[in-house]
Amino acid sequence: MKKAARQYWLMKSEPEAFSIDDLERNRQEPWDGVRNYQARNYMRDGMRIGDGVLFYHSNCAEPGIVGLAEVATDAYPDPTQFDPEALHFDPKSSRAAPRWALVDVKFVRRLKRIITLREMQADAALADMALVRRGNRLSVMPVTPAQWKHLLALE
DNA sequence: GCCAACGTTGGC
DNA sequence: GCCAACGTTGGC
Repeated sequence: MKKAARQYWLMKSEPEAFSIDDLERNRQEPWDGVRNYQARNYMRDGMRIGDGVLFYHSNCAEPGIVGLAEVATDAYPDPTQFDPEALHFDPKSSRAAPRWALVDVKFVRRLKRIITLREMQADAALADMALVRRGNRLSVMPVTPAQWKHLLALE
């Protein structure tokens, strides 16, 4: 059976909540708390083990891509949706019909420098990325092989 | 099915 | 901290 081509993604996290330092320390973590259907669909339906992930720091002093990670598991229900104590508890979800899915992500490496949102916005080769479109709030998005290559060449 | 109100995201 | 942009909710 032919192996599916590796795909690429960008995933946002607020470093105050979960940073590249946290992932480096813990090596692998469930990407929990996503409560947006489009982002969920990318994780649940699009991601495959081994896919490349750009780890992006949002809502901070210097927003940008700070490291590389990899999809480490298939999608499974986000346990925090069932926990009434959890920040992202969803009373409308149930174990019989879970609404939110996630994958585990594992640390690959830090970038040598932050590739900032500012420079990505100014880069014509990245104009099609959802990330740089105004008002974009999607926290999990696909990255084309060309964009991936271009971004890593900036490092 | 429309759409106003609301809560959240996230750059600045 | 501000606020524009967006997604979701719920009344009708």
